[in-house]
Amino acid sequence: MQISSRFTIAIHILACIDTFKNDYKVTSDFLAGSVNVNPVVIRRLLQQLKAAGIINVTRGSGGAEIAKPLSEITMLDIYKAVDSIENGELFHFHENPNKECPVGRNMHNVLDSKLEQVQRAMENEMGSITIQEIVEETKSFIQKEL
Amino acid sequence: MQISSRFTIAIHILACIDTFKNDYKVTSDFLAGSVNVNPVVIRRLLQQLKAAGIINVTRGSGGAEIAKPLSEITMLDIYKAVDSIENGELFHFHENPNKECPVGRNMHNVLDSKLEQVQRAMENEMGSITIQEIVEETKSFIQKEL
DNA sequence: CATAGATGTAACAACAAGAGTTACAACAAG
DNA sequence: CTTGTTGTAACTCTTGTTGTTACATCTATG
Repeated sequence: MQISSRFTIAIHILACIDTFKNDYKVTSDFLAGSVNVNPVVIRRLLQQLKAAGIINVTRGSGGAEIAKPLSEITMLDIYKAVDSIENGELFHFHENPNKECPVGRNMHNVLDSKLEQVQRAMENEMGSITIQEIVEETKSFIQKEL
Repeated sequence: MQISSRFTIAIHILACIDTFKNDYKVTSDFLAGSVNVNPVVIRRLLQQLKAAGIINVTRGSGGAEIAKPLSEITMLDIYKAVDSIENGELFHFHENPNKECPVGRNMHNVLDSKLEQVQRAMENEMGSITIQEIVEETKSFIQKEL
């Protein structure tokens, strides 16, 4: 199955917060408008991003802001913040291979390290892409429209 | 969400077919015994692996065999064969960002290439791991047990 | 200090994919 | 023709995602 859209929505959210920070109060309703989903979906994500120390959300008066330099936030940080996959394991292992079978009882031993290696390759790549890049590219695309 | 267990089961299946090819007729029931799932789950996977040219399955009399050298089968081949993710896209993009919003209407432009880059990193890593390695390592683990 | 406009969160419904199971037709080989 | 398989349809069960309503809580401000 695919990685939850929470991940791409979260990136979208951050791009919006930064882009509109000077011109609008960036509320969950505002963000919901840009992403085109229910505000509650946004609020849930804001909570996860906040818990990860990526943003601050002001209760009561409203609005979200980014908590640290964009260059210090990577796609990996967001990916982890929003629980894109269950308990950090990208691959779903079939639970109970037969312990009576020599192959069955050794599958985990053999595969765990390989799967981890693959997952790490993906996460490393994510770690190399910052939100700053994404925001800058977004701005350049917006420029081109004019 | 996680990548379907079809993937790890398929690897398990190949390891079994190779390991037991001289001593047993490797039927879907036999495999189901080692993996510990319903034989139909196995047969469905065998069909997908067969369609990808990785194995041959003999109808009627029964049994599966691997169709090409183990060193020419990578984790990536299996991953693709069993449709581990929907239509080849690892990331689920939220469908309808607001076209009225400059950020919303450019999100795809910006993210598509980044997400592809991440996915490719993962797939490249998968492509570098062969079933031969996996089978050899399995055998070495079985040796160690004695 | 009451209120307007937010957030925080619970609860639940709708939906989709994964995975398990039963059942049975098609087939191959003795 | 019988036996043991494969191939596949049809269904259920379960789980995670996503959408939605509802409401308590909070904060700035008039």
